[in-house]
Amino acid sequence: MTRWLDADEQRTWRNFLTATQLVNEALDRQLQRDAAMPHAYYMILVALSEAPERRMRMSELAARAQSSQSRLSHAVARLEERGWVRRDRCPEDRRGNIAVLTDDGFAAIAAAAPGHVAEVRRSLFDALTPDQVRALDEICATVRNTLER
Amino acid sequence: MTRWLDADEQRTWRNFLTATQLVNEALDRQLQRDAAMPHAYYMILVALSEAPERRMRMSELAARAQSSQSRLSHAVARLEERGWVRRDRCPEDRRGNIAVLTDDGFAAIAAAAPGHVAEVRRSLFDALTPDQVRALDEICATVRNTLER
DNA sequence: GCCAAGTATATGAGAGTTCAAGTAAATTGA
DNA sequence: TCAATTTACTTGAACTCTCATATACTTGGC
Repeated sequence: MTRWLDADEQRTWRNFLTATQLVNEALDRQLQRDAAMPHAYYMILVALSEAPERRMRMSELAARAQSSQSRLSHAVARLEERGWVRRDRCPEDRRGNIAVLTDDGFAAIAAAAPGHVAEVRRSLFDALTPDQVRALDEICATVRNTLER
Repeated sequence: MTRWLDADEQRTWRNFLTATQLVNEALDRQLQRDAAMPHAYYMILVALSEAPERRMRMSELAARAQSSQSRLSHAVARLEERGWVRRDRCPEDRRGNIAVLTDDGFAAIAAAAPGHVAEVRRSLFDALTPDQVRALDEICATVRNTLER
């Protein structure tokens, strides 16, 4: 009953796996080397830096940074140890926690951002034509729509 | 001096990160749930199952399964504990090890494959048009060419 | 007002990954 | 021929992630 992948699909699938893994590895290596953080932490810091007053509820932060709640909890605990994030109790819902980006934390992403963007360009955008970038955007948006939530 | 991402590039980049992460999470969840193995192990077993006599040098296996050598060593150690893989010493180069897929190991991927393929279709191919699949293939091939080796 | 059910988050254990270092064998080249 | 280098692989420690469970608070009926 299984509809196996035909030769074209196999090739596409393996190209997809390899390419996305290469991009992710390149990102992680660059960030780890130059900024001593994994990409997941970078995404958390970026999400916080874009929030009003650089503060956000944990659950919303998890959604924006594409992290599970548990992963976020652990990550924020580590970021707190580094002094990059602080946790405030939420006044209107006392179960809640609010993650706040500290000045040191802001300095950390500000320092990391240029190298990261350069790596994003190097590993993805530079090789593609404008048409390919547009196509990729639509493909990814489609995949998001089918898998999200 | 940094060339920041413009709004379109930002959107594409975030769609890319989200979409690829969603696909990877879906794969991992399905395999973990139905076959009790992470995707990385699945790729190792598939690579072995396609090799002549289902055996391959560790370093070649690492390349085919897109794994670092260290990761492969650890993974094969675990797969050996499950009785899915065996390690033979390599006669013509005594530094070398040859990973061999056991019958149990072959049975394990044979059992896992249909569910995995279904998930691959569900999370990637089903949502895309044939043109999009072709475009994705080329994009990924291009990325591989720029990042590989 | 009270209790059951739901929500927000944390925590701990187990498993996989990475990085650096270690071992052993092959190759180079003087 | 033998020391120096390189190659193949393993190992251990540190770290991150996942999954299941625990804790604390809130909310919706009755």
